[in-house]
Amino acid sequence: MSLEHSEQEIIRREKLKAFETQGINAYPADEYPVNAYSMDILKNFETQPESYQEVCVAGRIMSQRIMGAVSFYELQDAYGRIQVYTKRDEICPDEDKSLYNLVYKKLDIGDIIGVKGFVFITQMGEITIHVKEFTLLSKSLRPLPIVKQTEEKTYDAFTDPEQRYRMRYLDLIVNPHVKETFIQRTKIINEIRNYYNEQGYLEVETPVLQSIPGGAAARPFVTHHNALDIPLYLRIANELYLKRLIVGGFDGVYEFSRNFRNEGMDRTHNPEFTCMELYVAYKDYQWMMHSVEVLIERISVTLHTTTKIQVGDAVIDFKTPFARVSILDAIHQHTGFDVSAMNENQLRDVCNQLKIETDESMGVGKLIDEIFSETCEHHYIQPTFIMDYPIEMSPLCKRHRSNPKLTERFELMVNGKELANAYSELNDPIDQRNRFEEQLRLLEKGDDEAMYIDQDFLRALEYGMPPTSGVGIGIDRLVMFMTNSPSIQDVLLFPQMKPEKQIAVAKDEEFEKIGVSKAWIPAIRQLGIQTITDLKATSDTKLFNDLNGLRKKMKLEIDALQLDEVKSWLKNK
RNA sequence: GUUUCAGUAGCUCAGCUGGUAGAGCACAUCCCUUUUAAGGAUGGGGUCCUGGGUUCGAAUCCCAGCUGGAACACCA
Repeated sequence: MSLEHSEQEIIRREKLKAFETQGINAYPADEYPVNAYSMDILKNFETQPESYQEVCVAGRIMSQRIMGAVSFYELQDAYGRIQVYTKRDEICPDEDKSLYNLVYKKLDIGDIIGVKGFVFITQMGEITIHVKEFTLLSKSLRPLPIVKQTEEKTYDAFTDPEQRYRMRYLDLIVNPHVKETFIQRTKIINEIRNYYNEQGYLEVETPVLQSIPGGAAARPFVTHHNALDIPLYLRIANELYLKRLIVGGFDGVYEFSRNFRNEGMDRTHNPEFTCMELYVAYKDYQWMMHSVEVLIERISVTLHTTTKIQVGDAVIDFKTPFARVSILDAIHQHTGFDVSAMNENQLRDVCNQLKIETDESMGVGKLIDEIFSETCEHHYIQPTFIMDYPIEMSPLCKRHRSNPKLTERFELMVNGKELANAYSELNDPIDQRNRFEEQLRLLEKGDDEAMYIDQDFLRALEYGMPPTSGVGIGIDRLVMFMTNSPSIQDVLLFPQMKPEKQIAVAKDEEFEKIGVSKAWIPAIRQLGIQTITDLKATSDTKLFNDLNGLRKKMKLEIDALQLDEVKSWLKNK
């Protein structure tokens, strides 16, 4: 009897033992000479059957239909599923039918096998591998969630989000669309890489561990470097490092940056996420807008062969050019207020009229941002560049060429969400120092998102950075749009989850080892004490009282415990 | 963090006006030589998330906790 295994698991372990006694290694080391894949066979068999007379395919058994001396299994390999047909008397030509009866028929859903044979079409019209020989490649000890489907319907889909995310391997096995999403994710990243490489930009790697978490406004994760005895931060952005490289003379650099932000989690936020950042010398944000829209359109066409894609209830058209609207125009358009010339008090008044909550720490920039996100953001379903943000909101962005209160910045909004953020980068070191100092003042005012000052970055700017435009594209969100995934967890292979609680249970022998008599073990478990550690953490008198109390209550036929006995259990480590 | 919903067999779920835990798939044994969400027969399988409370009696009602989802908040 086993506490930790279900009936089905026990049966599978017994099968494993039975295979061993029959001389079958359930986990062989040998290379298996796969020479064909399910999708390839299904696609090409009818036009070139001669190529599939000796195939060797490996995969996981996903369904079994055993009909006496004949059986049909479905094998799933990396590209799909294919049916295999096995006839007892072919794999067991002699009197001894045990290879079929005691091995092949005993295989389970989830086992990984290899088959050699030829491809044919059944009476039902299904392309199938006729098995001449099979090899067990890996025995599965846990039952797989069984998902069955016809063309139009799926039965008993494995849907519990917690289990899907915690056990992504299972999700990938039984939910084929999940695999497709992650294939598309990689295609998107490859497409971006191709696009930039074609233009001669250099993919680089910059520090993830930073001593000053700069380049964005967010709370960082802190860690500690023992040898240097300093705190280090997981990067919240890589922007300042890429700009240093532009100072260093690269013309264009980009990085797919895994960023870490110690903030809330929800449908669109994960503590670690991927942002692609690109910096190109001698360009401005107008150029960058064009570059971004061309890229996004290209990704859509590569993935879907069209610029129009379904995202939730909306159809989004990524056909260039995308709409462009300044943030102040957007606010004017959606609220009727012209906030372009307003000071802090006037903006607060507008917020009150619009029933937007404000607090003391908010400056002009933040107030405008607040008005925009409350009243405008959700209107931009189709891709739209929102441009020319107020200067207070953008401490790393160059002042607007025609209005010193604004910056040359744009955000790309899609489906009411920000997808990209770009600047004509601030390269005036004196202005940059002032802006950082302004951030410092905000910090003192209580704005905990204000940026830290990176002195080395300022020094780099003082050596001179060419006019540069930079962009950050949220890769996870882009993938969400492109794959119509409603949650960021659907586009991250292993989204962050609270760790599972391990319910440790000590074996009876472990209790006996420290001197607990067998009769008392069930009573101890009854008290909710399942490990030696738990037991040792309980005071001797409490244990003594509880156990004797239990003895009385449950009328246990054991001699009453002596306190000394309890003490002896807890004595040594 | 707040609100709200959910947690029952390996999976999907029913049971929730308190009274002996159920179905389908999966699993086991048997029948079946081209089947297909195969079929037929029989059978096994449960810490009803955990801990308290109310009650003669709790999967069911109440409280607390754990985990997850959704919305909001925070945050790009």
